[in-house]
Amino acid sequence: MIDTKQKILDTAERLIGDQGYAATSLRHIIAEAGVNLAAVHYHFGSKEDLLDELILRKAAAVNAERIALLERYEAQAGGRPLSVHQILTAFFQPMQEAGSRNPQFVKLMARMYAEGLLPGIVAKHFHPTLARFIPALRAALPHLPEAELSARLQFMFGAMSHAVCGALQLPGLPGESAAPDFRQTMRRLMVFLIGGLQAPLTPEVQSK
Amino acid sequence: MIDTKQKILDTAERLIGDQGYAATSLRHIIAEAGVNLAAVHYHFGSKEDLLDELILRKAAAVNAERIALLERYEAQAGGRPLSVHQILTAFFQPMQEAGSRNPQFVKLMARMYAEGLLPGIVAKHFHPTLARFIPALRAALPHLPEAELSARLQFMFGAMSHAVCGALQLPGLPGESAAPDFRQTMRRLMVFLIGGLQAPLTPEVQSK
DNA sequence: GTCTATACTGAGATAGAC
DNA sequence: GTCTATCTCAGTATAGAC
Repeated sequence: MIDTKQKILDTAERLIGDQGYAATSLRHIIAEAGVNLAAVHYHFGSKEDLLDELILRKAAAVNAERIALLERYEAQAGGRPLSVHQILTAFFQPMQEAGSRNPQFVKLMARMYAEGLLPGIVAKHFHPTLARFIPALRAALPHLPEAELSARLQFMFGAMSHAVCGALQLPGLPGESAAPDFRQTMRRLMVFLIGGLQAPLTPEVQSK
Repeated sequence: MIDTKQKILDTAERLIGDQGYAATSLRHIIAEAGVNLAAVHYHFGSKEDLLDELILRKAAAVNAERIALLERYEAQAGGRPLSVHQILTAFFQPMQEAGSRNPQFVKLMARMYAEGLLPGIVAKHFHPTLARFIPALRAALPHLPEAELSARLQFMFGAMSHAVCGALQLPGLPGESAAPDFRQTMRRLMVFLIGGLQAPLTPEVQSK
């Protein structure tokens, strides 16, 4: 039955979202889905490939929206470089909306981040999207040498994935228990990133 | 022999640094170290506890240096709040020096990050240090509400761990192949973080 | 107190019957 | 397409030698 594949995907999404990838055994998934162990390998090949399809069916829509939004901004700008704010908005807003509509998506991504699987996933599913955004950022930050831009993008992705996905419990500070408002976090992240990406090439002490 | 414990630690550090924690089986470690499997559990209890001791013997010195440097700055300042630049220097410099002296340390941390094990390790070994740094940052950024400070620290740790540890290959940009100079990356990270931490509460478009 | 030998449980993967 | 049976390898636990 075609049902089998779908049942595996749905069950895997739920269980991995709840417990993580490593902690969720195929045997647990197939027991809940009511299918046979070998069916997983027949339909997906391996546990890793199952995860891959899981991510793919969630990420494809978000990435399409990102590109669409970026291109809308670019059309509006008519050849002039976009602002960093616009570029980040095009990148974050679709994810934010997907997260609001379907919390399972963010939950799954958070798990992937927590288990260090995001780098590989990013490489597989987000590379085309990134390839579209990087030139836009380069144009928005023309004074930055390539190596500097590259480094700042690395910092940005670090801050981003950590913000979206992993929450470190900090001593003496209100943790996630207080207000884990996703939209608010995204707003704060954008402010932080704009400050960091637009920072002058040498450190500057706050004056205001 | 007391050698046994040491041999396990040294071999584990090398192998885990090279291949990662999950990919390095205890059986592989004990084969290279020439000891018995059960000796690992006798000396450490479990694979996870072995990792814990590995991190501890590396991180303790770095954290002590961080605190010492921070307190030296504070003594110099004589009650006045430190600058963000000073605080970040106190935090990064010891790590940077440790990384230059002993690349294995950074390598191991990178592996921990890549496998999503850093959050737990941070909680165990870095919490006391963080508890010392956070009030300093609060004093340096008094205009930030607590929730905002908390969020920015999360972003900072994300950018930091990603910069130190994980390197994402970005399309159309010089990757790590070009110039993976650790010191340079740290310098760039500090500039980025100072910009982000000191960002005004509402986004501001670059003017210069 | 240290270490060895061995067994136990659960994981992902695979071959082959139906 | 699906399922049974089996394989290999992981981390862990224990009994007992020295």
